[in-house]
Amino acid sequence: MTSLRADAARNRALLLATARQAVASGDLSLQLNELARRAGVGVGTVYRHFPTRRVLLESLAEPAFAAVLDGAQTASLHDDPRTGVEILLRALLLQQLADPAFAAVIASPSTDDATPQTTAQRNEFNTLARTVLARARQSGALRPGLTDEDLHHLVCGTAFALGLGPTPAARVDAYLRVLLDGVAGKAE
Amino acid sequence: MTSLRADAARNRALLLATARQAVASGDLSLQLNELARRAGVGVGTVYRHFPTRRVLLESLAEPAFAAVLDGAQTASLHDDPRTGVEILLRALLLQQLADPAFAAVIASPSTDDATPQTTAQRNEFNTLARTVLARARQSGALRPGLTDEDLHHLVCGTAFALGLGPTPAARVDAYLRVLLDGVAGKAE
DNA sequence: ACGGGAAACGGATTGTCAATCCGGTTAGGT
DNA sequence: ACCTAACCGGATTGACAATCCGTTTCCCGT
Repeated sequence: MTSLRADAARNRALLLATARQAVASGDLSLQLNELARRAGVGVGTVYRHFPTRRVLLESLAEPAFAAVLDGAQTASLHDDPRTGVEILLRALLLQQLADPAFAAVIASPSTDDATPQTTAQRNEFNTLARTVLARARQSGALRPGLTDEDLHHLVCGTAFALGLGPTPAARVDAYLRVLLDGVAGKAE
Repeated sequence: MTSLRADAARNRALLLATARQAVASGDLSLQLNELARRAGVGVGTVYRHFPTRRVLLESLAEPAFAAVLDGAQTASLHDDPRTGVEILLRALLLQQLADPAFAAVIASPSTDDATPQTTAQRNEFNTLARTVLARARQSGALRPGLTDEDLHHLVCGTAFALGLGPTPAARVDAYLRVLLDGVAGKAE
């Protein structure tokens, strides 16, 4: 483990903080020039730490991803399979609303220029999700014919749908209900 | 009604055809330079006909929008309200898959730089949809608490979800079923 | 048929942002 | 204090959007 030099670590943290603030204040564009300017740092520094826009996104998304992993863990430990699914999907939905970077990361397939961190998180998530969903299927709480990937896509789609409205947070529960009932299948 | 000059009409059609072909062959970027080059036309010509990327998108989407209007008409004439909803949502979903430009147009709110054509189509669509959905609500075929806008967003979300998979067309029915059951509410 | 003027054309140009590259600077071990 | 590897900054190149204006084309009236 080769650790970062002090100034490098400082700049990296500064850039992440600056980017997060920009995103939080509604600037979704993540222009790299602008980010460097705001952070009071050269463009080169931005590209050294985040060679790809994707790497920046994944770095930003890391905490949100961790939160989802927490949720998935909770979901996998819950007694009722159906409730497990609900916890899992709700966590995914909430974090996507809270963090656009996470939404972007989770909606796109893993690529080879992905951060090791993110790859690890993705793997762990997939494992947990597989468990939760398998249990739900076994207990008949999940419509047959829907793969794990289908579920994944459908949650991302629901997050997208929420984003189309003026106040996403206000409709989370309603849309989540639609999704849950939809994936549960007709027979109640 | 001031009609277009002959060469202008020709170029406009040529540009639309070229753009459609590019999109159909997988190039979703719609770079305006590139479009001009492919059509063998100056950049100025592109901007004269389509002052805004949005105008180009709407022009491309027009036929797909018309197809959806057809579907909505059919839906509004159908006896069973539930079937009406299904026809309406299926039409929306299929056209969004068939035409990314339409998907972009229908997912975004109407703006002031919109084409009159598109504005008209949007209005007509809203009217038809309102009818179909009102009937469905009245007959209890639609979960209460979901507005027309919610439905709109959810279809767009479902189209988005389909787009995440490798072969969207193959999963249309499955995802549509999830959506329909979800918006129908639990009581069958 | 032809001449004039409005309409449309083309591409040079400007501006913005992504992405690279390298001469200068700094950290941190010896 | 010194040395070197790591890091920094910003000039630079390249791609694309968008505008602007001198030139060409159409079309209508004669």
